Amino acid sequence: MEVNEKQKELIERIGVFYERKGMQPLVGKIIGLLLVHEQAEAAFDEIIETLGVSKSAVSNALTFLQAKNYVIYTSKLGERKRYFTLKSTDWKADFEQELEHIADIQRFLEEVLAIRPGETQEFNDRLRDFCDFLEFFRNEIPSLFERFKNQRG
Amino acid sequence: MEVNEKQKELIERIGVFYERKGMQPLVGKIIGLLLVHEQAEAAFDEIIETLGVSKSAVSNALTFLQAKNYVIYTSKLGERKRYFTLKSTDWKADFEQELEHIADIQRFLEEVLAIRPGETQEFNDRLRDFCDFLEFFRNEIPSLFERFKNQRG
DNA sequence: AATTTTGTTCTCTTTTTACAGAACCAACAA
DNA sequence: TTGTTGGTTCTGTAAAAAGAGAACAAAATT
Repeated sequence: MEVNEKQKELIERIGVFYERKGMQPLVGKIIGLLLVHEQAEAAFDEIIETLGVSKSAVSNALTFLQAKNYVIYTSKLGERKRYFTLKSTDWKADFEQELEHIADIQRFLEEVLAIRPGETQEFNDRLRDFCDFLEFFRNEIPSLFERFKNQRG
Repeated sequence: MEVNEKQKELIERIGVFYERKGMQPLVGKIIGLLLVHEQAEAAFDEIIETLGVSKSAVSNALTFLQAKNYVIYTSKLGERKRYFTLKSTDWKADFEQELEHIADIQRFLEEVLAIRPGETQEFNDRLRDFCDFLEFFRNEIPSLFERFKNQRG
């Protein structure tokens, strides 16, 4: 696929976004490419050409993306090529899971609170308050999803 | 400060957590140390001793943490030492800002949608739905904070 | 059977990260 | 004024990340 300037820019930006989330650069760019791709799917060699990278790099990145359940491939009848596409079946589910990392923070902050001495009262109180908020927030998530569903019924 | 086993373990875990968010290892460990520290503040040399790292590394990490508004230092009268502490004034505000990165996703996904051709309808529809959800979610945040405040009166 | 297509895996190199250590500097103390 | 304390900045380096390129493999094609 020929990518125009706007598409290039988006791939770049999306790439940087995912890179900052800890993924390796090429992985982010592939996500970007699959998002802007006109067919919403790309063949192995197409990725290589469009992004100008090596086979090995693409192979490894795709293995990672598939392991993480971000990407799947489909094959067309009579063709041996694989067409890679974003497993978009439920981005909201991914998002919900992403929010779960809040639970991690809460968990270790609770442990911190449990072992803190009473001397630093103000600090402890603020920490307590924040923990409570995280708890509250976490509990609100399901109903948030619920409300979104209803609101558009 | 002498750190016991539990404290060590927590520092380690908190460190890993922040590392996965893209910060460098030492930065995460310092956050951990300041969280479990009995006075909730630590002097420069104390950080060095407790974590067993070099002055330069600590200096750089603290510069970063201060730039990011995670940490401030206070000095005690008559002392030249700086005591570094987590700027805990409002963790919720930090959290709220953290949620703002959702806006980033939404922004580039909207741009993606704008340039996508109409052929891949199902893909586009799902993307649209997800964008709408992000919009909804983002708008709900303020009222979420509001409800938390009220709920505890 | 030989060749081509579509990838995968292995090895090597380049680049970046994360930190150590020494030199440095400003403030204060002796 | 010289030394000490508290920290910063500069320079070097070990280790890890990211990817190139070649060798390899399995399936399909000729």
